[in-house]
Amino acid sequence: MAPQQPGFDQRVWQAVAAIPSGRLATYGQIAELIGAYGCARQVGWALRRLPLPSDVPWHRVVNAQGRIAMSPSREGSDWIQRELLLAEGIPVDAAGRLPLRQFRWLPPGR
DNA sequence: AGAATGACGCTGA
DNA sequence: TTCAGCGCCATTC
Repeated sequence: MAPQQPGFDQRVWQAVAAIPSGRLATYGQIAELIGAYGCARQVGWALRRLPLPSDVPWHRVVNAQGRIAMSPSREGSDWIQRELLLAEGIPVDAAGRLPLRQFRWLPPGR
């Protein structure tokens, strides 16, 4: 896995790292933040390739539906995300839903 | 090179 | 509000 382009994954991680504790952001938000509007899916890949444990608060990134993106490919890391969010004071429903409208992080410049 | 996949987003029913 | 379909683009086979 050559480093190909400096940037995309790293940019995503950097943007995610900018999310303050106790706040939430959507994939589309991160994509737009790094200048890749419409590439919300690629943000997902960047986080999927993210080695754990990591310094990146990837658990603060959820989908626009206000739910944790659960997938069989994650081997349960999605549930870890729920635990981490609960630890930050964000109430997460058993179905993975959370009050995104209330904890939505407003990126700088917007 | 072409087709299938996916940690998404939006609109419509 | 919940479910289904279509569009988006990079990665993978």
